[in-house]
Amino acid sequence: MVSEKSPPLPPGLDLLWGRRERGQRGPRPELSVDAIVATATRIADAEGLDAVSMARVAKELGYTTMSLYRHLATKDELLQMMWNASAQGAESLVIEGDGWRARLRAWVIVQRQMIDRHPWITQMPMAAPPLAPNSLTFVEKGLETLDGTSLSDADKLRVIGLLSSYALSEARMAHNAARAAAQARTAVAPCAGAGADAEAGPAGGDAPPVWGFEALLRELVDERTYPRLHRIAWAGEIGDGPAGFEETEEFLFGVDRILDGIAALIDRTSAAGGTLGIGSS
Amino acid sequence: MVSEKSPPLPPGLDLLWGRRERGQRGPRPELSVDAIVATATRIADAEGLDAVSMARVAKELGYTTMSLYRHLATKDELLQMMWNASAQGAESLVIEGDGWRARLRAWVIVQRQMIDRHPWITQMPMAAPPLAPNSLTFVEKGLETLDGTSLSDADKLRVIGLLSSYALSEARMAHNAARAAAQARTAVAPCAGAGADAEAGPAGGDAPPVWGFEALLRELVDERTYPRLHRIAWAGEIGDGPAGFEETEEFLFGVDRILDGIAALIDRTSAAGGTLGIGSS
DNA sequence: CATGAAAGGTATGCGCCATATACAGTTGAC
DNA sequence: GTCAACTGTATATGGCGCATACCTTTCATG
Repeated sequence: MVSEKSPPLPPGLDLLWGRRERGQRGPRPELSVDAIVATATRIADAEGLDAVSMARVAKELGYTTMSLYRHLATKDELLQMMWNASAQGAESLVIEGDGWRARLRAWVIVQRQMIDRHPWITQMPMAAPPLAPNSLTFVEKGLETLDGTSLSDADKLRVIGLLSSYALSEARMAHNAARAAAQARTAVAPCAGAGADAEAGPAGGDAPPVWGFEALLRELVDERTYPRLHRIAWAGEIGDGPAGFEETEEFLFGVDRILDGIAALIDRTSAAGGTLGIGSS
Repeated sequence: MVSEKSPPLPPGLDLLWGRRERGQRGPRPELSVDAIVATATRIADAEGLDAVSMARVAKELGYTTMSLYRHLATKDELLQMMWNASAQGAESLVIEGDGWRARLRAWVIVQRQMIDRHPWITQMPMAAPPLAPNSLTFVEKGLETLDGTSLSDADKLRVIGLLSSYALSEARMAHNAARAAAQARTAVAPCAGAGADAEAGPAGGDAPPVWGFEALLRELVDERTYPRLHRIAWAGEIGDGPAGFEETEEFLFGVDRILDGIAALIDRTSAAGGTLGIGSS
């Protein structure tokens, strides 16, 4: 009644939400957005996001570079579609647990696992909040874990956003460290096997010793200007960077701290009548 | 005594820490790393990090592109130097307050303000934890705010990292939104003032209505699949995206939640003897 | 004091990138 | 049947980071 037609959506969102109108004339398309996105995702999984170029994706598909532009307006649209596709299956996700805390904790752990399955997500430009269907489905699931709490809707959304950005930045740090370690390892032996040169060992004397976080701190930080960091560096309490096993403990540490904070907020709002909003100090 | 000479540092760190040895032969350098970094920073402040290219920086300085490579090994080194320079002045920072909570809160707010002064920081690749001198100075100041608490050194470091990554991701979201809004505004009127065309108003009928977050949610989210988001979208409780004034409130909301969580941790560790580490559920 | 190595700045070029444009073949609506 | 719309292709443009090969200036060393 009021208006059947909406103003044009921001670029990319129409595609993301299946609102891009495609004519029916012309040859049947051989390529499809889904195929392009799948190929790009495969490349990114194997070699990182930097390996995803329009030319590379097209070549893997057996088409020319420009053919992709019949289905995607820009590379950014491809990235948005990849990001959305990485969250596929969110709608069938079931999160159970006793109480909001267990559910919310499970939810953020699932989120972290989804990122870890596609580490290139942490390399995404991310020029906007993720308004993709699957991303919003995941947000909806997060809100669901807070059903029955005394939080206002706005606070629920803030809580979800807080945990999401934490999961993303922790995953980014972890995968950066993993990539740096892998790179340092292969820098000495680039790719043995295909070369004609049968020389096995590294060339000469000292191999670069693959600096760890703690070792670097000890090397760089002097006691006078960084007394606390110096003490930490030489105490040996922290492992050599968040790599592998202990990383999940670091992650859960932060999660539980944040959950504690949310619990405090819930206690406060349920003690009072409604939303208190910002309670400082 | 043991060994005066250390193995070579990872690329970039030697420069960052003033350990790059420069010979004395050859002409007096006209360029300097500081000048290059300053120019690059000026460009990034004005036009964003994407505008910073080696060619562009060199041109602004009145030199050729390749001249920069006499002072920096790669563009990544330039970015690392910019990042470090953006935290200059951290050593003279004094954070006062009654109790760890007030001090830590002030510290994270200062961090946020430093990021806001150079929004391009949020566009940085960040392939490694920031092991730059000024960054570590800032971390040291953060640790200082926790002096006297019962936290272990490792937990203090975790707390600082948690707040840092929160400040960074909130700033990233805010500046992404600001950039998107600015872009949508100038998309209609690219740059009035210098053009010969005195036509003031936009060309024809409907200008793109600059979608806000809430408006987009209302457009995209249907009640059946996103019941909670739908309710939130139509309740009008959330403003149209984190833009401007209310954004700092959003930021402080998260800060106070995290501080609540840290307070709970401190209460627990001071009640018990020492570090409890990971307390789950 | 001569000389040669080291260093600063320049000129040119390579390979890769995203993408604009022009074109040829295919299809459906009229 | 014809024309407009549509798909994939070929070619080209401007930008990027950076390797390489210069020439010139400077200083340590003979």
